[in-house]
Amino acid sequence: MLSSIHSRAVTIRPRRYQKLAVACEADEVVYFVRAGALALSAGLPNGRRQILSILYPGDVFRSALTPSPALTGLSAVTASAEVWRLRWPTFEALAAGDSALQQLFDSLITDQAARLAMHIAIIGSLGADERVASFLVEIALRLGAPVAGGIAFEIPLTRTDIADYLALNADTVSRIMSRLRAKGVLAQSGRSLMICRDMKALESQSPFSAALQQICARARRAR
Amino acid sequence: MLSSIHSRAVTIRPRRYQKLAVACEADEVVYFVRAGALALSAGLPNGRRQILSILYPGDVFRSALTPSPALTGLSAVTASAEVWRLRWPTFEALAAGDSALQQLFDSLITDQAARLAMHIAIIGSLGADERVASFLVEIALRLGAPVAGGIAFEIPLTRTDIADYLALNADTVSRIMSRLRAKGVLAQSGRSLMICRDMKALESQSPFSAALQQICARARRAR
DNA sequence: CGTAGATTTGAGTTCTGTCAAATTTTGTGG
DNA sequence: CCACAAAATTTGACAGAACTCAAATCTACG
Repeated sequence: MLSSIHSRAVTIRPRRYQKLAVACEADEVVYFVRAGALALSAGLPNGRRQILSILYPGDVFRSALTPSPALTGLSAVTASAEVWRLRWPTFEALAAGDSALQQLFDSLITDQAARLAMHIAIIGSLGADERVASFLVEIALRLGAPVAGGIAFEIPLTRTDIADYLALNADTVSRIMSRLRAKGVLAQSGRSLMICRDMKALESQSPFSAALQQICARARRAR
Repeated sequence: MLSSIHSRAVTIRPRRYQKLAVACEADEVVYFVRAGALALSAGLPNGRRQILSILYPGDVFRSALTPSPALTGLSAVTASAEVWRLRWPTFEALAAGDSALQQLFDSLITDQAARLAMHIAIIGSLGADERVASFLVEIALRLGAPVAGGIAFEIPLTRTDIADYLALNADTVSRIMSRLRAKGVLAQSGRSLMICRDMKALESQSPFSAALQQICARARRAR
């Protein structure tokens, strides 16, 4: 199924912060994330930025589901990434003849809407420590791999990006992660490689860890 | 087109805070809001609540596009409301034979995703005054009617609901609205009826007023 | 007309943002 | 492989915005 998409798609390898077009000659477009991570972000006149959602490998992006391009932009947040791009009509034609693809796409889009809703709940109702914990739980679920002393994962965002995602400030994010390190919950090697030594403790700090697990499990089932 | 929906739908008139089922015997459901307003909200273990989105007359709600029912709930926020409910399979069959309906539904769902994204941007990147201003601009656009001294609209939410929507605190919302009243931007009669005497001033306080207008215009065109 | 509930307002506190400086990482060129 | 420069992160001190709590006031509704 993926190979049929690949054969009709344009493969793009954007570098960090490179923008991806959300339209192609008036046609809506669809992106399939293969490696790295993308962020859909809203820019403000005053220079502030809010990341609306982060797309990991396996996720899709459909440009119709965002506010005007004047407000929002899609870009890579990892040093490098790989995405496949199709025009919407091309994808639609492909999906029309492939009900499994259709179903996969629906379920991916649905999951994404659920994650958007989750994101609002996290930003709106949690304090800074809880937000960071929720973010780490999500990353661990999406990108984590069990290793000797816990679960290892690479955070594909800079502290500033994490802050923009969580509606916090980079300094605050750094402070909270230092605290987690001091408590022995997190171990860090280099800037982005983390090992969570105590997943239970991390989860207990996120009021939404159960919901995050549920969303993630549903997504895994679909793939 | 609406009458064909109406004839297949169950009409419900929920009272304030009455919950609406997001599933009907394992079937997904679709709601069409006809009067009043609904809120999709997430509840937290600690009793806090976050309203994810507000649905006004003309909006639709599809239960697949939310996280687990354990986390979120749909309920009326006005004293009374009217909604039409259909099971997803029923609606799907109806839409299959009516491309205009299909198109309308798509565009309503799309608008809603855009509004969710907008909501994240508002909550995440704006200060309290800007959030309230944005909310009032949105309400004025959706529900406002021009009258002698400005634009009149009825706020269909309590202060607490507004606070839960904007990720603020009811006291703070009240304080900000008092300030707007003192500045002569807003006039109030009773608890919920407002007249905005200076729309320009209000818009200038919301960095997203242009984007809100765009979303609203697009929605109006679709209807 | 009275009451229950919602809103308003003030005072004090807490959390997070801001700014600046020190430190660590990363990436590049020799 | 090492040194160096640029960039990201960390940390501390301080300021300010928004929250909490409590009391007063107002509305809606029976």
